[in-house]
Amino acid sequence: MVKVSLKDGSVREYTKGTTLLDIAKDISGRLGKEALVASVDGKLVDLTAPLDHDAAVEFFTFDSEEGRQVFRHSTSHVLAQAVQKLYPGTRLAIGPAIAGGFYYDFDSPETFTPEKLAKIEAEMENIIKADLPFKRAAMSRQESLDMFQKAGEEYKVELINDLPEEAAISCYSQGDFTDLCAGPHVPSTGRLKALKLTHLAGAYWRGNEKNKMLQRIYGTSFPKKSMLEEHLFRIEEAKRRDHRKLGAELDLFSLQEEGPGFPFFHPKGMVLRNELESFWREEHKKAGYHEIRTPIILNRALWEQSGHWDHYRENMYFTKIDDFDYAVKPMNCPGGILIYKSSLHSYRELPIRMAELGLVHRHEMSGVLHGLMRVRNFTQDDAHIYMLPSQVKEEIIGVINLTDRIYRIFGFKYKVELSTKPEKAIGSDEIWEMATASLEDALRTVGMEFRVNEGDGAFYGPKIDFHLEDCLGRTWQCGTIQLDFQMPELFDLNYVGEDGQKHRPVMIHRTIFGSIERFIGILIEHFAGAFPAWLAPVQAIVLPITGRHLDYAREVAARLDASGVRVQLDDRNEKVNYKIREAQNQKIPYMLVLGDREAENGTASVRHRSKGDLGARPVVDFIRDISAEINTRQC
RNA sequence: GCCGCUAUAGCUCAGUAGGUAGAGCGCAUCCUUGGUAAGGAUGAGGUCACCGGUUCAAAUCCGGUUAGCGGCUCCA
Repeated sequence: MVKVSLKDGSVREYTKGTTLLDIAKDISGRLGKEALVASVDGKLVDLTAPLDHDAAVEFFTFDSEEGRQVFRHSTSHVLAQAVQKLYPGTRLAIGPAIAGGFYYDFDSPETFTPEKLAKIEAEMENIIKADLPFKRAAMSRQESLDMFQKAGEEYKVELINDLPEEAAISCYSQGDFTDLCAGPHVPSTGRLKALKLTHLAGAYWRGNEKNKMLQRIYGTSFPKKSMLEEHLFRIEEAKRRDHRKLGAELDLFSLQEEGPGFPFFHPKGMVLRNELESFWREEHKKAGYHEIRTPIILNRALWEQSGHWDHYRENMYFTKIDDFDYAVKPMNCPGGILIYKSSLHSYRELPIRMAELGLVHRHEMSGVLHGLMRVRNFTQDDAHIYMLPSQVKEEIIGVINLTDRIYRIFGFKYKVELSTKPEKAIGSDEIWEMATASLEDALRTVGMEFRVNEGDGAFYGPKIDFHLEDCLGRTWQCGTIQLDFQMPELFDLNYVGEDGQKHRPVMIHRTIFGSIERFIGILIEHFAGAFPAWLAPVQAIVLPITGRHLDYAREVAARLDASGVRVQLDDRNEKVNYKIREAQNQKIPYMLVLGDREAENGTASVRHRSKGDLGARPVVDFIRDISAEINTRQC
């Protein structure tokens, strides 16, 4: 007999050699059905494995990360089997589970197309219906090499050769298909109820662009059809909210062939942008920042001094002026530093907080451009804080609080990460420790939860990153706070201390929106284009029912306009229904329907884009309420 | 940059045995004066992304360029 201790603390006894699957079934019929994989003393193993010693056992269903990973990984094997059956001669690379699904990379004479995906999917369904068991076979290095060499699976051979000497090598088979794999897998293909191949992409063997480009097929799978449908619905919803589509529909911005990656902001997009910027200015002024603006083009010597000429060159744009080399700025800091250096500073002045909405240009590879999310020029809501070492903690707390205040207005939840010293870093361990400790100390002081990202800091200093979570649960890295030890040295920054001597100030580099352009993209998707009134390009639209009501409509529109409300008048010769439909599609927060009754009483019938008809109200009341909504920046 | 796919009217898209272009929406004009998500009629609008080739003839076939889309890599 073997003793099995379970997660809940209970201990059960089984005959030696009982499989984990049988144990799961014994615990409960439901667990027997839902368990996908188990861990024995913390190590993940197949459910089909027999248990031959006393152990701590845990079962994982699709509800756990472990269960999902195994489930998707098994699905990727089924994908590989289907592809090799339909397209003989296809060689296999790798096929892991990823967040939300799985993929498999193939090297095939066949070019896969979306139509072929449907065929492959059908073949996968057959394999699942056949309910083939996944069988594990441990083998020696030589055995496995012989086998894959014979099968012409060069990628697998390469993988085996790269495995460490002591590695245990195993293969998994289902039906007549065998793949090199450490496992574990679900017991049989029948577990993989609902699947969908979602898209195709090229991918380099081992992610290295010097290697051969393979064809990657992405897919996802779930134990229930309904779960798959919900997942696909979320993807559809994300597509429906795509900022590129909404940006065009709402006439906010465009991208033109004449300037790939250089977005054009239309009048409505500019309203949104200006609102964001004035909110930003307001908050920064309150937080004691001074706004500056530095030039877009600066000479070569500056970029040599800052290190960009050596380290960031491939991302920069260059030009010549009167035979001298200049660069278009990819970052704002060197310019900002010149302002700091333009005068002598006393310790009494510190901290100095200088903020800049700085337009930077970075050369991105053509293939990565994506709407407003990845562009070649964007506006950083940058700021640099120069301070005494003793002020670091307090300043960081100030930035954290400011960031929190700004994100909160949009209703964003966010997560914080602290990134520590990377392998390649400059500066002594001592300075790093002190700096990292002050970031951590600041986070703890404000009671902020955070995750530590070991070794992910910038080479010049540790950093705190803010990851926004939008309404679809996607995260976006926006804000960042970085301690920078390099620039003050490179630029020989000083302040005069109490002792009358020169000292080196400490510098923080930080953003909150990150990139205004990208933040706008995130907002578009987060709100699905239905911006809160304070951000909406048009806040209210006046809809006269007939031509007879035009005069009254003009008067109402003028009153709103005079009160600072962004109002539009739809004076076209159309029916109200038609006008409402269009206003609704433009996601205008308030519609004011005006007819005989309203003209007579000095009222407006208010319709809200999501709350519907709110009934007739005196125009003054409406102006008062919408103004309050706008001024308090309600979401 | 690389791999794959795509490019027809402002937008969404039709247009296969190569024979000089079509719909709906939008726009303009007219009719209709209509109370909470599409009233009707008429009309304008395209050197079919660009360059080159094959052909008597190219939106359609071939090559190249550019841009977009999905990824790889990187990052705000």
